[in-house]
Amino acid sequence: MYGGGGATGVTVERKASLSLLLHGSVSRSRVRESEVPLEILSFVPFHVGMVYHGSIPAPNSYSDPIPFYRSLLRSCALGHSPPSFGRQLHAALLKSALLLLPSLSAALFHMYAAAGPPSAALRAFHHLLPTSARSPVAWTALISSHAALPARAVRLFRAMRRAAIPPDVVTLLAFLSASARLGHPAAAASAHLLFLKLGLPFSVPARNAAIDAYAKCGRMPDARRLFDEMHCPTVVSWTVLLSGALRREGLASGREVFDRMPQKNEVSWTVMVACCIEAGLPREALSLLSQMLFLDISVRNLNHISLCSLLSACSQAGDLTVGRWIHAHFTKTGLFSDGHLLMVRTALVDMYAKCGRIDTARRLFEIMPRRNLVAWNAMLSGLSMHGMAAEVLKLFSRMVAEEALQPDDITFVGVLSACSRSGLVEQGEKFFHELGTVYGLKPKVEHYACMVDLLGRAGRLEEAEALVREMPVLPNEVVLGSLLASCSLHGKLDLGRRLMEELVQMDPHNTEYHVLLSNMYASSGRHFEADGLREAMRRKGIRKAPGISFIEVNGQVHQFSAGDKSHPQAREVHAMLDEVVQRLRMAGYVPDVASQIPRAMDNYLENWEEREQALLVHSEKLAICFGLISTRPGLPLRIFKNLRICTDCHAVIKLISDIFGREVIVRDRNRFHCFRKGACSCSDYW
DNA sequence: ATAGGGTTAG
Repeated sequence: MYGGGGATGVTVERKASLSLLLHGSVSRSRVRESEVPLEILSFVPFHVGMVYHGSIPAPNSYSDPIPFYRSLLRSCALGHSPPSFGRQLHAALLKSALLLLPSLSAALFHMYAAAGPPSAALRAFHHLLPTSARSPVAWTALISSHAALPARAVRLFRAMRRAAIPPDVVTLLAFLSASARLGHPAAAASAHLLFLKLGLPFSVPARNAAIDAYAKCGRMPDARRLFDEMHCPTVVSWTVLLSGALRREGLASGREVFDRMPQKNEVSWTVMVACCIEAGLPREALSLLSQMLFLDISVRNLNHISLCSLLSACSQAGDLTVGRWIHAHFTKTGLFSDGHLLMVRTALVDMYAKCGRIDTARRLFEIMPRRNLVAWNAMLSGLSMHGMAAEVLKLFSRMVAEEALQPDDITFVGVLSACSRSGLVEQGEKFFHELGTVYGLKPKVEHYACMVDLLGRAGRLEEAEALVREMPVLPNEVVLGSLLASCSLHGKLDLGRRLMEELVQMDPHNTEYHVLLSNMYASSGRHFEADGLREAMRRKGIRKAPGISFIEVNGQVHQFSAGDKSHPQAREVHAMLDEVVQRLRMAGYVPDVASQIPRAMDNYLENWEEREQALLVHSEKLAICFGLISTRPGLPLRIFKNLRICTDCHAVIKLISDIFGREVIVRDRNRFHCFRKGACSCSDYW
């Protein structure tokens, strides 16, 4: 905890030094920085949590220690050395009393401002710099270090004004950037006006920052006006405008700016990529990648942010081939700082997990020299998606007990969803309880969603519903939708109908709720009601989203939709499907028609055989048949489906995995299913 | 100096 004694010198914590030896990092404090008010942070003694490691290079008798330490601190500030090394330098400087030199204490402060967390920059500002040394440059560095906490950055700027320290152009840029992140229209305008008030030149970077601030605050007309006044807008001006147009006016408008840009750099391309990811269009993002490489940008120009965005697109699209290609490129370029390496490695862990290579993800995670909370969360969520609840629980306790890391709400989403997916009801309830009592977090709607899912799936629907009604936050669509899915699983028609009414009000055009309830009616033999729902869907003009399955063979992604005959090898695929169905029937398989296709769905599906046929040509079955004819026997098949896998396909793939001796890994909308020897990793619980 | 950012429940 903060604020332990006021002793001087270096405290050596055994646990922390062990962690440092193992992973090169010092255990973090249990107090979340965002919860500590500014006033308190400034009184925290500086040496707390610091470790003297003994591996600091010492200046020899020929070198002057001042430039020696200054250059080391600079290398930390630039991110060439890990933050732990910076803290060790601090300890060494304390020990040798060199910190009494103003030039070194200033250099140390700038190291923390550039490379440390904002709280460290703030503490360094208060403890290392006497009031006389708090120059405009120091204040600016402090404000800039709070980029991730814009509200505090703005408060610090006001404090600087109160202290009568004159801001310069760079200070105003930092203030503009904080106002932009804050998103307050008035803040953007006042930052803009300060240039005039203080008589500072409104240079091109300043104008770019102002355009950005207006765009981020939703004042696109002001942003466009500032842009149009420019004689020769730079790539940054264009990119700022592009990002604003995308965010505020959508992909329709952003594309236009993008096409009008006279030149583009890797940042402009990445803005487009990031927008596609946000819009859930990962394939468009990857197509942008190939255009970018074809047109003007070399892969060598891609930095950590571009790589992370592209890897995220691979995760979303399930594209292992491109993901691996990016990985290969990343290993060949050695120009990343320690913190940037950590980010890309985390994105790689996420990519491998979401592309079905959970073992690779795990190996990568284990050899990471340093891991932050995001890395742990990525690994936990990945394992959870694969239904590996036992691993999730082991990893969680390792994270909390050995690493002394404070989990956050995303960690708990991972842990609780793992319990829910594996039916670990008591464990889940325990974690949900500890979330508040042990870890001091407030349960959010996401956590309630996990708990409702956990109870509902386990058939404890009354408790699940009670939880929904008594939760302090308003239940959202996810919560109610999950409860509806549980009703469908356990045939609770009455509750299902009530939930459906609420859900349709929240989202009148959603198809899944209609389909879920209609299928519930159908499987309980109430075809009249099922048909009525389908009719209602038709009336509202909403259709079930078509199921699409992707399979990767030899680095090529092949796509199938239900009944698809457009694939070049469609004939062979359908011939294989006939053979598969024949062999499955011999093993006792009966298509589960009743639950799947309500009678009135399509009038032409009049007889049973046709309805059966519609079920047998589901996209995932076609993709698997293609996999069977185009890969060597015994090799695993990896399928990616945009919707949830249906009951019949699930049963079929189990049989295929046994009869054809193939491992089949399916990523559906919710999770992974790994089929082996007639069983699925989800234990039929999904 | 200004632009782009990895982890999130059905």
